[in-house]
Amino acid sequence: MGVTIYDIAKEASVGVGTVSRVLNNHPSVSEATRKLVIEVAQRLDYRPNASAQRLARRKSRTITAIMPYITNYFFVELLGGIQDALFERDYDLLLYGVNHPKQIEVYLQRSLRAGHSDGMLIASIDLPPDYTQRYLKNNFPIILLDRFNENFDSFFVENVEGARTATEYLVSLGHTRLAMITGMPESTPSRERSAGYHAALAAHDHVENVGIFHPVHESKNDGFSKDAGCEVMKQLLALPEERRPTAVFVTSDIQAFGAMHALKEAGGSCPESMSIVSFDDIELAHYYGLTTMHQPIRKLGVLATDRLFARMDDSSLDPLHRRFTPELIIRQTAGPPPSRIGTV
Amino acid sequence: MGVTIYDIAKEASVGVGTVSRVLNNHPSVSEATRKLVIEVAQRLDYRPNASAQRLARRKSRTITAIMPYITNYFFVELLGGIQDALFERDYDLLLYGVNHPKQIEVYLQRSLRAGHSDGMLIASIDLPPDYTQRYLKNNFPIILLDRFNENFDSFFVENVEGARTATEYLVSLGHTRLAMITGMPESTPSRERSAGYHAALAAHDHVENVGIFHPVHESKNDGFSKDAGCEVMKQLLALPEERRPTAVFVTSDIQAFGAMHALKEAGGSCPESMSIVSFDDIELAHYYGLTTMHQPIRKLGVLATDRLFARMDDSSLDPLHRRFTPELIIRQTAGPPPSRIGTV
DNA sequence: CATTATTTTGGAAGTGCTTCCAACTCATTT
DNA sequence: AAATGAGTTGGAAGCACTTCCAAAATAATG
Repeated sequence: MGVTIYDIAKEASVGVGTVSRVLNNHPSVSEATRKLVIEVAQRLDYRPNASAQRLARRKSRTITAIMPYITNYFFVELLGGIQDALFERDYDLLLYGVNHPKQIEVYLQRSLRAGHSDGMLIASIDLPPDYTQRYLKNNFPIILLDRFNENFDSFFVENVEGARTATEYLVSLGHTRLAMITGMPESTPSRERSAGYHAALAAHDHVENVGIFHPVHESKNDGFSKDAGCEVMKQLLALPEERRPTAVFVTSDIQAFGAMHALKEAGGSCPESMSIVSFDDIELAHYYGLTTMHQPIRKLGVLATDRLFARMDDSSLDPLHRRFTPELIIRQTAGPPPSRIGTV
Repeated sequence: MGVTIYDIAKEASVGVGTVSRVLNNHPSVSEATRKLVIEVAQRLDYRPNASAQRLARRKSRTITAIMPYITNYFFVELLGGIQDALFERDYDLLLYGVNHPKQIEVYLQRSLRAGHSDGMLIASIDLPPDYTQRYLKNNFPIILLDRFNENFDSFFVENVEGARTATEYLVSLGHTRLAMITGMPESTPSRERSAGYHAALAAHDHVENVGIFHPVHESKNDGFSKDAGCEVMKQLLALPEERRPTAVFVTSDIQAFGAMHALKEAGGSCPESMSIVSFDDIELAHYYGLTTMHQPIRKLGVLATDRLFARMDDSSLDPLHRRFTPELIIRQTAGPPPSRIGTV
């Protein structure tokens, strides 16, 4: 088929070992033979066979990333960070983008083939327990992003802390009747962020918690969608005015957009009739003037990839758990509560 | 190191050929031995070595996609389409995301290694001529997306036609003084879309072309950015009112956002003081109520990938050039021209 | 039961590289 | 001139699979 190192060896009248050494910049080759071999390789338009190299080297120079298509922004930002870190190291990226939850299992299965890739980044996915065991047993280098697992290196944003900050901010603006909008309550972001919400409220007796509201209908993407946010806001707006919260903490930007839409449709406005703070700081948030918690996603991608390489070098490293604190970005969707008759 | 088929063969007291046949579902194995081998393989926790399979099969079951991070939307949508098409075929995706133009050369070089992948999708990149030659010579299966090249299968959106449609629409609304905003004039989208703009104007003598405006400052992403759009709109707004166009066709949505921003800052509004139609229909366009040309990106990804498989099956296929016609999505940024005194 | 056809099987020969080891070359030292 | 050592070199032995071919086992036929 193609040109092999044997063809080069024959043509240049040297051994295959020498050819291989030249091609891999091994020092112990004389300058004369090096030149010769390179010349012949170019003349024959030699292209190394990647599969054979991988097999012989027992390395693939490839890493796998598996991540769901959450929001475009999150996905691209993370991928960009990973790719930056890979490019300089001359590694390739095998991407498993998850469109549907059932794909996860298939992808994890595939990743288990030996020689497939040298390491793996798993983002925004709760690792099934049986795979936890298998990866541990094989001592396969994996890094978790946006999730915590005590057995593996985990790079994640402090959801609890961030949610607390967001809620505290609303309280600091003077709101005394709050609610929260989440996605499906079992999902990891919903759980962790509502914990932060509760923690913040626990510190302020005078603030009333109207409740944590979530979509009742089955909804794609664990309820993190514009439609779901819209639906839940309607639940809130259906409350009698005196019970209705003056501010809500929304679990994700995308839901916040839906919530704002519902609010506007009902004749309300933001922040005049209701303040909103959400979480993620996706690209759109800027355009919408959404006050939200910013996550350093790209940085997370870069650092996690750096760590993966460290682990591939030395698999005996203890699991590292690195938390990133999200940052409150103040824009226009949160303000003081509407002044009511009888208040101040 | 790991468990190999030799280990299985020994343990099950069969030959390696038999083990291989079982693992590959080859029909000529008795039911009894099949069961036995499968049982042993599971017991030993056998995991096939992908590199060895690739080498022996001379196939990698992997395809490469190389594409720039244009807009998040375009990137993710295309990738999603490709991945859908790959998943069902059990193929893996090697992703080369281009953050910087200099990476293109490196990636193309890497892709040339034999056994690296079985085929390649190249999106939104003008293939350098020397690589055209090399790919042709190797008869390596490649498909171009969002670009035309007569030597290769090309799947692209009809830029000229789309731009003409957009311009025609502005004319049909009654505008008689138009301008166009492009990115860097040498870029492919700028060139093709301005050709469509010209074509439309050529058919309407009564419509005046104020000109084609582009960013003067060096700008990232070939001038397809919010800032560039903003800058160019300012050029237009600096024109005396009687020379200023009442409508502009903008080459991309992202620039249109910038243009709208500039317009608003100058005290104008859209479409009252100026109508805007752009091109792409990215996610944001919907939120902004932007009238724009929609491109079926996901579909383009799926069909191009399907074609790639057809070509990997039969490399003698003639180049196929498939054009997709973008569709005008009418929203709120284009309306009739402001009625002026003395008009009508 | 012998003969033929069919199914199943073992294992050698690839696949194209890396790497190790022994051998060889040639300059330097004694 | 012999001995030592550093620098080069060739090629066998992996790496872990697939696939082909001939042989063996089994089934079908007269």
